[in-house]
Amino acid sequence: MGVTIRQIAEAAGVSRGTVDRALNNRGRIKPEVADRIRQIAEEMGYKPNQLGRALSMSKNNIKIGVILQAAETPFMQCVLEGIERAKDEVDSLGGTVLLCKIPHISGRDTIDAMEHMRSEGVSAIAMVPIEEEEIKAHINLFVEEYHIPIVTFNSDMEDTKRLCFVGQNAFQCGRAAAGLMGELVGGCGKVAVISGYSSNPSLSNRVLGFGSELKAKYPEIELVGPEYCFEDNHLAGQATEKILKENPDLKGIYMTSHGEEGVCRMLAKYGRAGTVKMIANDFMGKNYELMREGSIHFLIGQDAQIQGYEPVMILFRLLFNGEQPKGELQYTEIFIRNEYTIPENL
Amino acid sequence: MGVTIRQIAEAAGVSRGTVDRALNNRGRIKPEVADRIRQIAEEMGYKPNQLGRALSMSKNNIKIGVILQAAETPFMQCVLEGIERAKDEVDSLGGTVLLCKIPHISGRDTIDAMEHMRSEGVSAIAMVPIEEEEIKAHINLFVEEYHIPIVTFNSDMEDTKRLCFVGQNAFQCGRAAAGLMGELVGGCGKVAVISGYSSNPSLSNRVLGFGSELKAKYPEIELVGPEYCFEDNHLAGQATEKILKENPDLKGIYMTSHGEEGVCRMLAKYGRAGTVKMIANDFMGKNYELMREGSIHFLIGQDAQIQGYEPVMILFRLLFNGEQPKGELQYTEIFIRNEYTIPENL
DNA sequence: CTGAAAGCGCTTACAG
DNA sequence: CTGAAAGCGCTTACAG
Repeated sequence: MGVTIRQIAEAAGVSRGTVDRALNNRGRIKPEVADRIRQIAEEMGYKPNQLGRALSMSKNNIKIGVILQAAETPFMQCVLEGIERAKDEVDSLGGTVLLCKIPHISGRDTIDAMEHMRSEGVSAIAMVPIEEEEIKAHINLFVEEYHIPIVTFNSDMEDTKRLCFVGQNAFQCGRAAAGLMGELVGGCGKVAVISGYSSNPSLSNRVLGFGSELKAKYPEIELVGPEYCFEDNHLAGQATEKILKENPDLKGIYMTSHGEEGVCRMLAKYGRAGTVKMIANDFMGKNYELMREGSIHFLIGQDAQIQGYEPVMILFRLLFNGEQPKGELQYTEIFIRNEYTIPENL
Repeated sequence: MGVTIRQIAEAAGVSRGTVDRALNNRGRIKPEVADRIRQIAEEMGYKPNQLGRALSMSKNNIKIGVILQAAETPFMQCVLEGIERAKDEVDSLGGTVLLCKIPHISGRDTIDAMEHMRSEGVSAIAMVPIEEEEIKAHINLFVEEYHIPIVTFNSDMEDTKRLCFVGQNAFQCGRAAAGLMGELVGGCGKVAVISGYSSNPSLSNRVLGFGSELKAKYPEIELVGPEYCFEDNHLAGQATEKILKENPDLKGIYMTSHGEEGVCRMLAKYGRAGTVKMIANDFMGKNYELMREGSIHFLIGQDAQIQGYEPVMILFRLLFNGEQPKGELQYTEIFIRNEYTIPENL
């Protein structure tokens, strides 16, 4: 079972409170005594029991706020599952998670949510930021003035005082797609990129990573596009048709974003589904289905749940144990899946 | 914070002990009272606090045994890390993990370890089994006579009373490799398989999965081999040389097992490294290095840590909460990595 | 069948 | 600077 604080107290001939003060550097203790106790604890191989600690501290009630943007999208639903998992864990450890889902993307609502959470007395916030100066200023205000640490997830906000970021390295994601595409098409020919919004930094970084790596590693591949489809199947189909007409010898398409169905339908219409090699992002919607039927060759994605789970737990560990996050940029793993590695529960 | 057992007791006008008996079906309680309490708990939205529960139960000291085979191999070292992580978690929840590392593969030692664990009073065992009748009988003996549940990991032992298995679906792993290889070589030409031991069921299943899927999906690919290299670099090199001489037009090699370095060295010697497409297994040894330099195109593998972590936690959850495992076969996810998706901490 | 009490390992006011 | 005591939410003998 392990050494307890009581055993150390007995061995040192002091009270348990004194051992606690020594081991947790709470001050109000004679330094020599503290040293002696620490040494005894060390010798006895003391490891604090997290259970006792947590139960005792559950009086304090660590409260963590979470702000989610575009909460209705399928991707965010997966992120939400991760948040719920973290919430359960935090609950069972005596804390509380306060969740605020913003249905679309709104700077105004985001700031309102932050203020609401502050008035509710949260000790930390995990949030999806928005590229606006006002949000940026508000994050810094919270961190510096109110001492409420903030973790960003999904999108980062680099030049702020946020504690860390959890999400995908979009540029690297694009490079991984390039590595796959290069091999799929045998290192030469025409390859197109279809993206969602030119204004979205994550998507742009995927496009950039894809293009730059293709150029570096497969110089004989000719890049077509990017075309933008605004994550709409119909527009994605139109873009595909345009590309096919202008490039009848097209060998591959990389989609950074949604609209896959529209693309696949159009490829099928032209009798090119399966022969035009296709790589898409994220494990949701009909993507697995399209991969099973052979229209999509590879899917690249991340564990969306982790993106919800980790930010909350990073903050909880910080508040509960004083444990600092491992690094400022916590990139989620980039998964590559083909039709044989589709998880079974889907 | 949530409703406590004390609040329910007050609301119901009974003692906390009575509430406990009602909510946990411990008997020795008038059924009507129990029903009423359960209803009140339901209405108040009671969710038991795991912390209080765990701390209180830590008197009982749940003890879980783990038996590891071939503990010195790199793969098992990773599995071991997962076991250590589970051990820490179990420790901090008031339990104990008793670990026994068997350096090589020995049925005798395995049975000794099982008996040792029983004499130490473990309540459950996670183990790597060995294909021997005596082991099989012993597993059934433990489960049925001693009521010590057993989870197998790494290798399964299907026709026993073991609770469940955690590990890779080797056949599917081979199929995933076939899907990759088929695309890498453009769907035609000669592809070789080099395996480790013909006697190892996991490796054989990879070979089978690879071969059958290639045949089904890429009928124009001609399969060469399998050759066996006994996980030895020198022998793997020799096998490669033989294959290259007999098949100068070889387009790809799938390695089910170790010896990658030997293969890559031989390919380099013949000036074929990078052009002969290579797929290997497991994220260890020099594999990432070989992938970075372009000799290996894809690596297929699993989260070895999960293979150590999950079996222990499955048993802990069973003993602590009565939580049953989700299924009898818990296949670990099959990861595909290329040079762009190598985790950063390596 | 039910209650009162002690205990799990830790933290935290409160006295001194 | 130090100790004695109460408390976190739950379980578990022990009485009755």
